[in-house]
Amino acid sequence: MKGEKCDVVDIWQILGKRWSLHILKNLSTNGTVRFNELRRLIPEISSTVLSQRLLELEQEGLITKRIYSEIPIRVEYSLTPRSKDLENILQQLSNWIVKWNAHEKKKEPKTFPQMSKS
Amino acid sequence: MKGEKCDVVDIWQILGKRWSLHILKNLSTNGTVRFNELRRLIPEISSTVLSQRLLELEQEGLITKRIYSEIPIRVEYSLTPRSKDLENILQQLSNWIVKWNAHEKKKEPKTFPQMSKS
DNA sequence: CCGTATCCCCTCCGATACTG
DNA sequence: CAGTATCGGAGGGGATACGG
Repeated sequence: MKGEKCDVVDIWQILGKRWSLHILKNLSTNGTVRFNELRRLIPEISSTVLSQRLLELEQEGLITKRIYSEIPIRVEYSLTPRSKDLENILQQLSNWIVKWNAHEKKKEPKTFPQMSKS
Repeated sequence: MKGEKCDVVDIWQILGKRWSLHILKNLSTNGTVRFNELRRLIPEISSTVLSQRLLELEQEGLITKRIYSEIPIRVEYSLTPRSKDLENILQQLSNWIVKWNAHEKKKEPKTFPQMSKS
């Protein structure tokens, strides 16, 4: 709870980018997934960005890329032990949000403009 | 672990922005902090951005803003119960990073350019 | 099938200057 | 002291088109 430099910030900025969480979530749910399969699971993402996110996540050691040199080529992505460990934390974050959303809703309606997305 | 709409994504995009975490961390450490005090604690942030982040965090119910109409005016920010609850999760995230950093370091040196910041 | 190359928009962020 | 107004640059993200 003190220094730890700022590695948290680094990973945070990657995970904070659009679609990162969606990707992890889908890999979590579906196990091993191919590139275009991911595109179908996340219809709004473009191949450009999907490719970027996958590269970043791979470089952070959060996903594994396996290439099968068949014809046509097949590429599969999956979570690493590291990111499976992360899943717990994300789950807690999710719980935290649900918990405090309920709170808020009761206390004050609050005028959030268009915070909802997707 | 399924739908929950995408509230996680919403808060994620806010927390993923630059300085958000620094601000929460400083409020966590120092309790109640004034605007310019925060600027001193986070020397690289501009007042423009600090102001933005504070507003976003307040709207998300993560910080409390208290205004004292003195002369000169005094404004104090502090964490809410909600964000104190969040602290735990952030701490776990921090632990997770440390844990797996150590792992990586042993297995493969890996050429991370300049991952350290701040 | 699995991406990269380009282009373009748009938001974020920082610097500076200015008000109550 | 605690911000807002404005502007400019940098980088993220999407659409399209193309290549291995």
